[in-house]
Amino acid sequence: MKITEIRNKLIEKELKVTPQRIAILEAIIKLHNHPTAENIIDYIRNNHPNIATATVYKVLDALASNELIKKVKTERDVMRYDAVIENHHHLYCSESDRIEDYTDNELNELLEKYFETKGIPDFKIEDIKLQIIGKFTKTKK
Amino acid sequence: MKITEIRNKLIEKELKVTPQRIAILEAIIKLHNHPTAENIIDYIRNNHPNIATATVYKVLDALASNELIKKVKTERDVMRYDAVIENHHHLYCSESDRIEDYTDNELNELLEKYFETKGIPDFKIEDIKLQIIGKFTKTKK
DNA sequence: TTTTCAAAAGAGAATAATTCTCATATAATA
DNA sequence: TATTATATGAGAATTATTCTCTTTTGAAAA
Repeated sequence: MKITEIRNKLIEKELKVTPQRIAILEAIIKLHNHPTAENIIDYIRNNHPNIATATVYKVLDALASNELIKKVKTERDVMRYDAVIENHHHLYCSESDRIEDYTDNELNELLEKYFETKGIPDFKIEDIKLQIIGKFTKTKK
Repeated sequence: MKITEIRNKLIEKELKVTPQRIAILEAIIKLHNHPTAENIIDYIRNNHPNIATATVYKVLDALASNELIKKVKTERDVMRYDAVIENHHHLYCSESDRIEDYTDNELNELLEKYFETKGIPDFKIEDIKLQIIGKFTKTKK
C-alpha cells in the first residue's frame, strides 16, 4: 500500500492528512496480525520518535469512527486494531493471542438467507460477525 | 435460583462454599443483562457491605475458570459476565450497552454442518460464537 | 466438637491501558 | 500568506483490574 493510497483514504473521509495519521494507518496495515496500541506505538516510534501516546489513541479512534480500521476485542484484555474493513470474521486461537481474518462470502450469504426468513424477534440485524475459536494447525507464515 | 442450587454448583466444581461466592454468583444470575464487575459490586454491597473489590475479581475469575459463568467482551470497554453457560450467541445493540443472549440450535446445526463439509484450512474449529449487531425494536421488559 | 490448614478474603497499594486537559502547532482554504 | 478549525504533544488523571501480604474461614480429620 503506497502512501498516496493512504493519503487518499484520509481525504475521502474528509480527515486532515497528517504525518501521524499516515504513519499510524501504515503501521496497522503492515503489522497485520491485529496489533495492539502498544505494537503500533513501538512500530511507529522507529521512524517518528515524537508521536505522543495520546495522539495514537486519538488517531485510532478517528480512523475507527471513519471506518478506515476496525477495533477488535479479544477474550483477553486489550483492544486490537484491524486494517481490513470489508466484512469478515475472525479466527481466535484458544491457546495464544493469535487472531486471523476469515473471509467467506458463501457463509455470509448463508447467514443472510437464514436470518432473512427466520429473523430475530424484536431485533433488527445490522451485521453479523463470527468468532471462530480453535487451534491453528500451522504456524504463521 | 435457590441458594441451595448455587451451593451445589460450587460443590460440584469442588470450590469452597463461601458467602462471598454465593452472593456474587447470585448477583450475576439476578442481574441478567450481563453485568460488569462494578454492577456486581454495587449489587452485593447492599447485603454484604464488606466484600472487598479484589475478592469480587478473584471470585469472578474462579467462577469463570470453573465454567460457572462466562466472560463476555464488548466492543466497548469493560469485561462483562454472563450466568448462562449453555452454548449461545449474543445480540449487541449498536447504540447502547445492551447485550442479550441468543440461543438457536437450528443455527448451531446449520453452522456445524457447513463447516463440517467445508472446513477452514490449517484450523481446527472448537467453538463458534456469533456477535449479532443491530437494534432492539422493543425496550427491555 | 475442636483442631488443623489449605484456600479464600480483606485492605489498600500497584499497575497498566486509555482518556483528559490545555497550550501549541499545523493542514486546508481563501 | 493569513486565517481558523482541527490535530498534536506532554504529562497528569482516570479507571478497571491485579498484586501483596496478613488475617480469616470452610470443611476434613481427630
